[in-house]
Amino acid sequence: MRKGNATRERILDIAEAGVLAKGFGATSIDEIIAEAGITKSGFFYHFHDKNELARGLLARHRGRLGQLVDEIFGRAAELSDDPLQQLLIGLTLFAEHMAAMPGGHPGCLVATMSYQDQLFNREVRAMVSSIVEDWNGFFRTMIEKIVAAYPLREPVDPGRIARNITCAIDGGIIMSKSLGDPSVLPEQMLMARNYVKMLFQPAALHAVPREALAA
Amino acid sequence: MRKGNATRERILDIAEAGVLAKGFGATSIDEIIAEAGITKSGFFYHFHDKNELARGLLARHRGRLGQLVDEIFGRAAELSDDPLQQLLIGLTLFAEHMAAMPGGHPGCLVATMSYQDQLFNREVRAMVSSIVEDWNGFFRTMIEKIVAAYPLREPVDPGRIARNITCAIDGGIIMSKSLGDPSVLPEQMLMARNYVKMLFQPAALHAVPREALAA
DNA sequence: TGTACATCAGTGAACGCGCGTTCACTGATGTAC
DNA sequence: TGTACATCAGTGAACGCGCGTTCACTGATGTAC
Repeated sequence: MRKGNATRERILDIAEAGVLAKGFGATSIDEIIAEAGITKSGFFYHFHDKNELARGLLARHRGRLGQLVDEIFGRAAELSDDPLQQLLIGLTLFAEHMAAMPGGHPGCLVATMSYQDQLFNREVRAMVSSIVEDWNGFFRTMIEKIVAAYPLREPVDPGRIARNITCAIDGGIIMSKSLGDPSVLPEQMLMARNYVKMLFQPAALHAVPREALAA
Repeated sequence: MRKGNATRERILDIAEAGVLAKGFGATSIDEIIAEAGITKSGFFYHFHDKNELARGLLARHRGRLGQLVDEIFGRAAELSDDPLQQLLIGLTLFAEHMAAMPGGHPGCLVATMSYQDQLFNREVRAMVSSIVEDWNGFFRTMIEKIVAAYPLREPVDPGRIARNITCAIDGGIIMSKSLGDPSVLPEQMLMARNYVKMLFQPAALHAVPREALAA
């Protein structure tokens, strides 16, 4: 890697942490360069304005998360051929991955930024919504494969189910953050998993007795 | 109402719209007073600093939403004595209410603020998380009543189910915002409703044939 | 009914700091011939 | 192998604007006697 690229990455790392902790508007360039040990003009060499920083952040976030998801669902595909099992396994692995992060998942850039969209130009805003659409599309594809193989117990549109998974993740991130409890995110990912399972799996033959909940 | 109180409310209205659109940090006092037709000192007469504005916003938000929820779930209690039906009806009414808002739900203050918590003092941060806990507590109480009356099909903790509903709402708000599609929020509220229904209702006797989905 | 005083709901001017952005310049590294 | 030039990765100083906050003051309304 070029020297400049390493600096650029360091700027992105520092900026990302700031944005996740305080929001984009509250993360100043001064603060970033102080931590990076660089001058302000050095920052503007890499990003010609703050919107370009936002784009850089989102692009990198998308790439990284995409890679993680590929790994996780690739592993799920190794473990089962069945499309329903693949999704269920993938969501469990995903939840475990989040649970294992030290200090909990840091929070989602996209969620943060969609609440500050007036700060950005059109290009950045379009990027935010296209990332959300990517997520929905990813889960939707998986669900359509399941629908082709399984009867649905309730008449629910695959797009809705996909959005439900994405919502559980985003909602879980927010709630983890505002309650200061990192366990909410993985818990809610597993709730989404369980929803999918119930929608597609044959009905249980017996109800779980209430006493079983105490354990 | 006193004259000063009316001004205070106007300040809160304008500030709320700004915060929902751009976040708290990006909503300046200058901008608020320009729209309110007041001087800056007039603003500081009502709120002695910006944190107090945040507290005012959250307090009012909590009160309003509490009233709405009381109305909706009060109506649900009129329509059915059964705790499960009450929750299902309430969630449907809630979703319909959100769907009927012109231009969609404006976004949730709590979600916005939990992403900017570094901007606030301890008091405001505590308020944000206590509001989230109120929501979880509200749904949890309802679900515990249901658990006392119905066998659970899957061994799921009532707290998790309650958080799932809150997450669906928060996640739905974010997704509606970032996709620019207000219909996602009510849709996901109904998904949460459907989840509860599946968890507690006896299994369907027959699966829905795939052709039924085309309609 | 009039007067004195208190409170309410602000005004107007000034403060200093931090912000994003610009500009002319520079030393180190890479490339062509 | 040496020289000329280009590009990379920055530096340093200055810019003007907008921000939250303070302070001394004020006109209108309310209250006590």
